[in-house]
Amino acid sequence: MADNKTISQPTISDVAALAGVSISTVSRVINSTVPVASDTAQRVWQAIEQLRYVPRPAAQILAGSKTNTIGLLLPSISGAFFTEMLRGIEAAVRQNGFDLLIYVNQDVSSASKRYPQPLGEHNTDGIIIFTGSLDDSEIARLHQRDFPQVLLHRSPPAGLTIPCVAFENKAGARSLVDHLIEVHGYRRIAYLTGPSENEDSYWRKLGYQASLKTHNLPFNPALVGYGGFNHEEAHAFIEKWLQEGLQADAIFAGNDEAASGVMLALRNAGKRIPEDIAVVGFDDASYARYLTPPLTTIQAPSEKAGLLAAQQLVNLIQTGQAQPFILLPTELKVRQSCGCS
Amino acid sequence: MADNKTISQPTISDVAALAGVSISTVSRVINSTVPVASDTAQRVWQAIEQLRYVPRPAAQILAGSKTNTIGLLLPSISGAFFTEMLRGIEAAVRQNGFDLLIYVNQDVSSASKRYPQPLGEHNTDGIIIFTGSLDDSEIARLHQRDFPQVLLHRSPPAGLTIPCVAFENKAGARSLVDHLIEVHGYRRIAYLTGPSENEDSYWRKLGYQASLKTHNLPFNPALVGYGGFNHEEAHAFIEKWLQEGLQADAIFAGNDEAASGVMLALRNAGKRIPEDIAVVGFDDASYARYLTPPLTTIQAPSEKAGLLAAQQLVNLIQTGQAQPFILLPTELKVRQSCGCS
DNA sequence: TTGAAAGCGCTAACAG
DNA sequence: CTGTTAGCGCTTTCAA
Repeated sequence: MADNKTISQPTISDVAALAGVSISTVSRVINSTVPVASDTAQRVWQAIEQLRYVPRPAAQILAGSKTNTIGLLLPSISGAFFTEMLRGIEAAVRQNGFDLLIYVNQDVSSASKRYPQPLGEHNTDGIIIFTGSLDDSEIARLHQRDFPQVLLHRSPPAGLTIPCVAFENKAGARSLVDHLIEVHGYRRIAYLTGPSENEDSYWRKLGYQASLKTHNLPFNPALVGYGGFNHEEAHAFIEKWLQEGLQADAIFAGNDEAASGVMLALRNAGKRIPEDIAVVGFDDASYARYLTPPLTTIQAPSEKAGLLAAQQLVNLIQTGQAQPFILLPTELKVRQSCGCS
Repeated sequence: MADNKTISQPTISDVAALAGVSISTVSRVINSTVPVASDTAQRVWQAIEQLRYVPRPAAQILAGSKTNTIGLLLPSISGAFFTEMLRGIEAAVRQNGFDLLIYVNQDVSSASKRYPQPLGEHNTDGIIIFTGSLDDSEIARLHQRDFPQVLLHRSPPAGLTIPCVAFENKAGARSLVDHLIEVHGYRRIAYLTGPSENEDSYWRKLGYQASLKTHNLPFNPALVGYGGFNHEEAHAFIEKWLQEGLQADAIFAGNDEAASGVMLALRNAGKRIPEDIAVVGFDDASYARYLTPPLTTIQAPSEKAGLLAAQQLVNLIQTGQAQPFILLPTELKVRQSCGCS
């Protein structure tokens, strides 16, 4: 009779039957929502373990209305910082008892028109939106519906207050360029931007300009190039720049990946680093210290950024409150590619 | 009356009402399980879009019994290959219409006793198990219950047939060491292992030994050290080895991360690479070509491994069939750290 | 402190 | 081709 039950997983009724209580009681001891007599609870736990009973999330969600899941929206799975960031997010999400659902929005511009949205009220309690993975209109729509969201490495659409976490890009870039100018006396310092929609790149450039200004150095647009925040594009750009006769004392590559491409292009062209030209990056990727010469860069706490973003989202979900803005401090890592020894 | 409905998301009933059909009809046009008159379908789609209706996964899962979710079990979020691998997995999972749930099993040995298991029949249709994230007994238990699983970079517990995908570690390592011996004439070649439970390390060592044997070179246990498959441990080990007076023509570091640590330790000790001693790695991490000298290594297709593992799992879930074993070819990447120019 | 019962939103027979 | 209806497994009033 109950034979076909054998195949499927035990349900709350099986536990209730075995423990000799009602299913509501089982539910209560599992969720500890309401006090239950300790000996009753005992029996229930025993039944649960004996049956190896595991509540079905789907049923809990349907009956409850919370999904206990946090969504992470990404433009792609790539970058030297990615592993660290995800580690931070996963840890915080898990620690708070949530599950993590990841979605890669291949084509952002068309994505906002897409329907249905892959991550939303139907399958998550809130989402972390990494820069470049969702456009302003969708973010605004979610905000309007009061759907919990936290922005990672981007600021909210104009006029909206949405919690976001980012690095102190400007201050970091500034201290880096300060070092180049003050310690090494470089005057012609080039900057390589990342993708135009990348806010990190924007703020780093501002820091670069601020440092120049502080030291009464002119801002020369001809010294601003495109490195794309990756090896290949940075490499290609520097090759071209060199052919065009670039004259510079130092190159601030925008990030470490670009820096490695820059260094290779420079070396291929017979330039010595840092004697002929210095190179610095941003991020402090794991391999930065293994480049030759070891890369002077700005250490950016990616894991912590991920951790805090997730934590903020949990706060937002559970209390409706979160810090509107978290700016994580960065630190100058002086190695040898700047000219230090 | 229906005002409080306004707050919550539309349900299938709302769509049915607006389109003037029953909920089953709506379900049918959504899932296209049964033919529906095209004009009826038309009206339903219109209602769906007008309401911006999105089916609740929880309800679908509960009623249907498939979760449409694939689980990924990891020992940690780290490693140079991780980003690529995840990219492959995510792509395949998504392409097949599944969601991806990630769980990091912090402490494997105690994890199998943990209860409930974080990923299982209750929340996924099948799981990808990365080496080191679940022990044999749990794998055997899942297998016994016919729960779909695919192993990544590890083989099944003895006697069980469970689909797995891995690199041709042995052949790759062998061709690498062949190159060292045949092209460069090295005779004293050291090998650095990874964690003892890491199968990649095991097979690479076998390839190393096979090459030695083929060339009538003795296998010298004193030339086998521990590099842990990471920068730090490899660096520390080489420092110690050097102090102990290690004599070697070349070091096969086990993987690229370890290789970077080895190179740094060697350089700090005043050794020239490859003149005094050659260094080779395995994986072809993104930064391998940016090391100095550029690292000769074995290219391992991590993204493809992830992709195929996910694909196999989907096959297993949908058809009950999958290839029992997939070994991905690797390729020798000759750069300069081996002595080539 | 406990049980009974009404849904949560959807799928899948079963009738028509 | 379409509507009715019975659950899926759980949470949560409402009574007792």
